[in-house]
Amino acid sequence: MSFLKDLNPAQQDAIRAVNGPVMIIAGAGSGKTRVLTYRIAHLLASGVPPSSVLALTFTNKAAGEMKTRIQRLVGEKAADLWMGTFHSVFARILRRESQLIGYTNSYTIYDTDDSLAVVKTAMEKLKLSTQQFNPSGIRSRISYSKNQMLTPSEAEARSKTILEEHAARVYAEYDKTLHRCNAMDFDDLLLKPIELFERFPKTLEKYQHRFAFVHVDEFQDTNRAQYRVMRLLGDRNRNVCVVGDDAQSIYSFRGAEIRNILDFSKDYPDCQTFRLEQNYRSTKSIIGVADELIRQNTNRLKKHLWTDNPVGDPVTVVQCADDQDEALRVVQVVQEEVGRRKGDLRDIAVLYRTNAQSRAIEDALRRTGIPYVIVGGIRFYERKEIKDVLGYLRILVNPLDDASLLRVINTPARGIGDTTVDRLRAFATAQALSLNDALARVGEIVELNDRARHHLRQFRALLDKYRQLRTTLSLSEWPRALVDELGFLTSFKEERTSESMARWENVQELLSAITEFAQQGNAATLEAFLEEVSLVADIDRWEGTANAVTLMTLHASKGLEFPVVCVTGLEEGLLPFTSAAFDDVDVEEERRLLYVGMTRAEKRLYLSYAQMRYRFGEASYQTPSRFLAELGDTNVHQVALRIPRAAAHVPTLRRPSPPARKQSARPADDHYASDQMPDYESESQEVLVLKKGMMVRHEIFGRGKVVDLSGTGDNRKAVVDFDQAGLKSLILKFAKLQKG
DNA sequence: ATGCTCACTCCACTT
DNA sequence: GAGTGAGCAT
Repeated sequence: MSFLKDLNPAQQDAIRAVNGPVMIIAGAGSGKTRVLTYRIAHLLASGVPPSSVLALTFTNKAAGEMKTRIQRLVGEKAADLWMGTFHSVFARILRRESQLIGYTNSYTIYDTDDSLAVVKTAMEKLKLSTQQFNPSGIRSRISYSKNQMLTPSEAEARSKTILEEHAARVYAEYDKTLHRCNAMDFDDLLLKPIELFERFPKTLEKYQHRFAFVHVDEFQDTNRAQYRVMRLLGDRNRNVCVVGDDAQSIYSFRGAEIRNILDFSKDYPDCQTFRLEQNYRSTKSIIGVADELIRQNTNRLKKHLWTDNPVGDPVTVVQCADDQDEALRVVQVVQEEVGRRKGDLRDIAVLYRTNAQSRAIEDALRRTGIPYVIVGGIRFYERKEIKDVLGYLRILVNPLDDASLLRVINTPARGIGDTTVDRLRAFATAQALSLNDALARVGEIVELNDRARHHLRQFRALLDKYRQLRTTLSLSEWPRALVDELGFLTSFKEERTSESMARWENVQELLSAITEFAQQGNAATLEAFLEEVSLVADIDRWEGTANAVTLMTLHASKGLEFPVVCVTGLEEGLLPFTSAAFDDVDVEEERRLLYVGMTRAEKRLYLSYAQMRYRFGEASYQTPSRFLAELGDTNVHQVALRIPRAAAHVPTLRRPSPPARKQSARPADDHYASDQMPDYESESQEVLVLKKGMMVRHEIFGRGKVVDLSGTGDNRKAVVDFDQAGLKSLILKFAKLQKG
């Protein structure tokens, strides 16, 4: 076949093995996507109908790109391939089959926020204090149980602590509520297909027959439920092909288990295994240093990544005084790349462990006028104004969706307050009605006063009106009419703040997105639109075409590549992240995460760490990451601190008492530069009792008057009106104020 | 019923 | 340092 010539022998072998179970262990940059696309193209070229090929990818974007590439190889018929994330493919299947397991095909998909609201209601019902038990902690425990495919009673039986026991009880209540609301959470999109297939063998057979060839990309990041549903689908034809790299497994917090890789060869003993070890992406330096790092992991499959690419520039490790200094160094790298090396802004990615770290970098880029795009953070469809509009669309489509009804019942404010809502809910519960049905019987709720009853009737009339209008207006007209009637746009416009204008634009963008979606033809229903928006990740919306620097988390960078990569914040507590720092298993995952980030780089790789950074709005002194010591010396270039700025930056600060975690207990860490930290005075701390109106003296700002005091302990702050410097907010722990 | 201030908590990563 | 829930004034 003609396209085989583009591939190396190992890749060709992986493509030719069409029948039977196949596992491809593909190192970073080894042409994994290429193999998968060519393999599917090969299948189609040899006469397999596209509709019998299923490919489950990690992001919708990856699916879209792969489809485009296959189209280029074999033409239009590739459009009929089933490709997408586990979640979106199974949401689509459920859209057709959900009646069998007690949901209508208009079921709603609840995101994390929605499900948190359900958890809180369930806790209220069970009389569990949300003060005592953190609802989002309970929520993640429920999600964990679901990922382990445990029912509420199984979870309860296994619970070891009071907290787990309560979580299991909430789980039971939570599941009942979701079912009553005709709603599924993200985990259900994997669990319900399993239930469907196990309870209805005929349906399972139908899909097994249909999907003669099953592919799973990023297999190292699948969880047990995904593995189970993959096996259900694949067990008839056994043409299951999984592609993954254990060294890039970074989603265990979402239930992913590397165990799946091991189990695959156990469950399919006849499986053929292929290894792709030649890297085509990066320089020898980058591969060498990344390999040094990942070799520190004990829990890994044997694999040797190598490359024919040139050695290239050494990996640069940059020491920074603080997060702002680090941001400036990033700016400097960007300027060098664009100036001296004639690079493009779109060639550069800045990666970090937590979204909060983007702030300092964004500020520095904005100040220097460098365009950037940021992936992640608050997603478009999670913005309040968007969720409000979507809330209306959802309750209109799925009348059982109590959570959406509660979201919009008084948005915009229409005189239906908490008390009224509570009475409505109590009535609905007593009569075993959905809130939507309870609304039709407000006359029977005796506790309501006339005004509240009137407002509820008006709200119901509004819903009725739009349910009616839906039959006459088109998919793009109808939401527009609704948004107009609600007055969202005019109210945002009248506010005239930059924030409200942004909201106005967002709502407009949502309406445009619906219009665009509507043009896809008759499969474009509102249900399908709502499903799509529930399942798009921010990375799916990122195009990579704008001429701008890209900022994103290390997690979001998986599967991408850039000529120049800066990984920032290589500090203990940040990378590895705090909770992971003392658990070996977790540290190995953090190490893989850094490995993923490093192997995104094609030409140049910068790693930076700061000695001090603001966390929680407070200065925090950082120790360099243990990973820096694991990189070896070959092909690593250390750039030391720019002393003058650092020294000017911090002299009035006193080194705070060491944090409770025992970072210094690990002497190996100290070998980087903690002795280069500026010297802080360690004079004894005399407590000056401040009162409003008191005159004080500050080393730099001079004389001033205390105008406000807030906070306690280390957080104690004072607002001081200085004679020269004006108003300043000071953290007393650091500001050495004297009586003035 | 609503809108404000204030104190408190949280800060991973994501479908 | 930001988002949220509680408590209070309008």
